[in-house]
Amino acid sequence: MNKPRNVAQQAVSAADATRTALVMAALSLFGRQGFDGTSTRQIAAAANANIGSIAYHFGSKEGLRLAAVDYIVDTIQAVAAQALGSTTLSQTDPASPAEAEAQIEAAVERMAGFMIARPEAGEIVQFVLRELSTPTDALDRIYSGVFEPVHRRLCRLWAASTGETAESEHTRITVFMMIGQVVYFRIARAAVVRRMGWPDIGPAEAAKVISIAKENVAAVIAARKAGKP
Amino acid sequence: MNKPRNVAQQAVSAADATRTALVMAALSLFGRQGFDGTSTRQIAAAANANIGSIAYHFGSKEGLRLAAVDYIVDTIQAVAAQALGSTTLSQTDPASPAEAEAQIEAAVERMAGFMIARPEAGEIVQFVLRELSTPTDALDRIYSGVFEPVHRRLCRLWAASTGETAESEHTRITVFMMIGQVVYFRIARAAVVRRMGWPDIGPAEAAKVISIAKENVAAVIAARKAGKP
DNA sequence: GTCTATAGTCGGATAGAC
DNA sequence: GTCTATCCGACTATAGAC
Repeated sequence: MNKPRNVAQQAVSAADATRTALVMAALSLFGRQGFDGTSTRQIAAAANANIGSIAYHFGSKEGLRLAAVDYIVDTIQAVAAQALGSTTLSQTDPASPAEAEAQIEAAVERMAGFMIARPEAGEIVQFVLRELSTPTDALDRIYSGVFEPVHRRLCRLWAASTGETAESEHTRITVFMMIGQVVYFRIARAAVVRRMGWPDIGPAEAAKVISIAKENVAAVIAARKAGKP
Repeated sequence: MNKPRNVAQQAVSAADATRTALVMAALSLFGRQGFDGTSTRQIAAAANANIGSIAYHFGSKEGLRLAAVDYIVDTIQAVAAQALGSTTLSQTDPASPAEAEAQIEAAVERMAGFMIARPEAGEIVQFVLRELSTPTDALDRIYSGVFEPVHRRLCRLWAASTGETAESEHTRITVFMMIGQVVYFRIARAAVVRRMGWPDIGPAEAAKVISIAKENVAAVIAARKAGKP
């Protein structure tokens, strides 16, 4: 009953177009209102499709949720691979500490740029947030497809940059914090814009945030280097 | 139709006991499943009350949500005031930069300790997260009652510690990042425990996180001082 | 104040026409 | 493949017994 799952590809037929439209609509609505808070009627209307098409293409509302997860994992993996400076999450270490630090800062810049400034990231982040707070099968795939490889890669870069051990608790916790300080601007966006007096967080505001995030990363790396001479 | 709103106080009658039980049950269930995902039947069952009592005490499910918001705002304000080392969000600046830095680190420690290790914080954070992603009236109150005063206070401490300007964009963004690096451990807890191999984030794990968070804060402050001699 | 019964609404899933 | 009609279950809110 299921069709090929790669919804990111071009729709090559009317059926695929409907499929894709349903997934995109579901992603947006689930992200904004949650799975329970979204009705299949709403999704069908947003996708300009009829209610029956959900059952036809995905079997059930749950099947549609899984299809949305596939799309998210694919998208984040593509962004993450680019943010980490390689198409695959390469395991080769950079040549020098300075180069490693530059790669970390570049990763922070690309990740933050995507997460903070891109509108489509909002839906994805909301979706992932919901999975983190009330995990389903989807979290397994997001974790092993995105969280784990990205974090592991950043830990290696951190180790190469500071001389610490890549898989030590200290390094792993620190890398989470480097991520957290950036992610917060997406999660708490509504509070940030009020406090900053910004109309929104667009490219200009994101650039300011990214610049300071890089300063902080550099400061922590410098301190760690000093502590481990 | 409404009764006194301070649900944190002792229940002095059977009616108040029911009221309080309903609010606590709602808080827990809304936090875990969201407002839409939680039925009044579920809440009544968890509170050992009957469905009609919700209508009686709060008028509607929406009224119960507002009562839960009141409770949350009260709780967070109490925690925040304590975390900042004063019962009111005092506006008096500390005597020396070193003292200011110590106060920031103490604030990070208390906020992280509450947010990461305390079980009841999970529900509250989830609730606030939902408000941030899809704001209702509650966000106004949470923002002006908690976010704004806490952030403003931390900015003043930051300024006293580094010599920067308290209300500069640079300071305000940096303070958000100091908060974000800690909050992330609550938000992404499900991913963190997997990656760290921890069974859960209890007091022992929280202590490790707090220790490193304080290191990072110190590192950034040191760098800012060096940049502004 | 507490509890029950019920009215009215909405959502997911299905069957079947086209 | 698309679309409609319909069933069944679950929900909120209300009225009224006690």
